[in-house]
Amino acid sequence: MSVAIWWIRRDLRLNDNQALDAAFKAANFIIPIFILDPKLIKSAWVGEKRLAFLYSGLRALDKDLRARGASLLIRHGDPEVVLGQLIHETGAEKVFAEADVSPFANTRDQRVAQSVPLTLTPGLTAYLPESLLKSDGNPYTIFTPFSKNWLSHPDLGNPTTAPEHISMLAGVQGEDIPDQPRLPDSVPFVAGEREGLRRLDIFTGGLIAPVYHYASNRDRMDLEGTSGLSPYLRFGMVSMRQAIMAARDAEARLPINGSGRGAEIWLIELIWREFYAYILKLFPSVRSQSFRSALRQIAWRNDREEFAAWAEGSTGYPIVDAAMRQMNQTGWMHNRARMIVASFLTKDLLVDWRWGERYFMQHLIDGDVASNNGGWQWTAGTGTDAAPYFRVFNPVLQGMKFDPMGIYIRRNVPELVDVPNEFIHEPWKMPDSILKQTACLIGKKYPAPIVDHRMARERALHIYKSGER
DNA sequence: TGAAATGTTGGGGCG
DNA sequence: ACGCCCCAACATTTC
Repeated sequence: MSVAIWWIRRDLRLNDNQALDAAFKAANFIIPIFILDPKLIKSAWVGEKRLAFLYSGLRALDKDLRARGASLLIRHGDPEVVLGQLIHETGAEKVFAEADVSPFANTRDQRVAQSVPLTLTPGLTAYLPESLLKSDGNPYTIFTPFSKNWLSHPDLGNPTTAPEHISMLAGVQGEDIPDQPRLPDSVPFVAGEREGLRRLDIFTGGLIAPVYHYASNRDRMDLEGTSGLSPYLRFGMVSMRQAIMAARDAEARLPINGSGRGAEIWLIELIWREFYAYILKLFPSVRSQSFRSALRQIAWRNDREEFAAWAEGSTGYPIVDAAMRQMNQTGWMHNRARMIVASFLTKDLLVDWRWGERYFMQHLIDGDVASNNGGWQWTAGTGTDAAPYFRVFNPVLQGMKFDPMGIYIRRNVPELVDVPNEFIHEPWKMPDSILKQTACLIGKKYPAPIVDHRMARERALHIYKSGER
């Protein structure tokens, strides 16, 4: 009899799971365990919605395991202690887990590996970061050459399927999956591998899949033009390899005209995800400071009241407020909206990107250290391959371009439902005669802009320029 | 995956 | 018919 532990962290799936597959091959009996590490679940970076999504995902995984003759073991504590104890109890010979990229996870895993026979497998990204280097042996720091190498990389391998039956060692005592916090009804995501794969299939399957409109729709905040898969990729309910294969299959299905482009562009977005995981693994310092050392001296204003207005969605710029309220209510924000609010915080308000990074982590269900950090540093202009600092989003123009009818705004900012299209992106310009009809007094019911964008842009350019060295 | 400022061009109105 | 001006549309440069 041999026993192996499958240590689940952010790979809540049975299909295409290389850690599970390795454990399955290595032993007759498997113990699937999720460890509730107080350091993680009580971290200031973890919000209730993401935690609730995780717990809900654990329940789904337990159900899927039970359908295959096993169940999910839950224990509280320091992973090193918990795993040591479990090995002592069961005589398990090996522990298998999917390798992570965050500094927290890497430090933890190195520590655990000193006292526990831990084997880490690929899976969080399609390719292990260490396997993609420039010809001189150094890591890439620019996306385009990285993506070219990534695309030409061999051996993606085929996604594997879940073992039909998983033999679990009997008699091991665990705890209940916490039932608090629970996902509020305002959250439009159902946790679990089944739902993740269903969404992947709806987005990419068949000949009229939404992915074929991705090129034209992905930036439209008023449409559902994106995959909505980020929470599932975050917790490994869908594997990157499955997503990549689906993108390539979709591209191959319509090779001729323009609509095949959508799948190609979606694949590029997936590669951005790979890129930022790669950057975090190979440049862990980006977690605490700007990647570009020349931009570490910016004189951030860090005004607490303005930050609070940004956070609660009362800046007076409808597209910014709609986006922040969408995240506060649903735990998700459209990617175009993320860029707009990040630009507004770092450029218009001159608040340190780390403040925004932390707030996003506290509120996003898909909050992922690597992608979130990469996105914030990109917008702030401080990151790898970042937008140049003088690239400042105009919240009015962005709204006009990507929410032309103001549908996204009215959905999330109910005060503005009666504002006519002509003024929906700049309601402060409404003449008195229209103000009366809309029952929306600017400065009372809906705030006046907390900052003048034209002035703020000039100010940001000046401060970034003088902070550059 | 920006936007503003500045430059260029060409068609049409007009004396 | 001609030259001049205006300005929209587009292109390029700049931050």
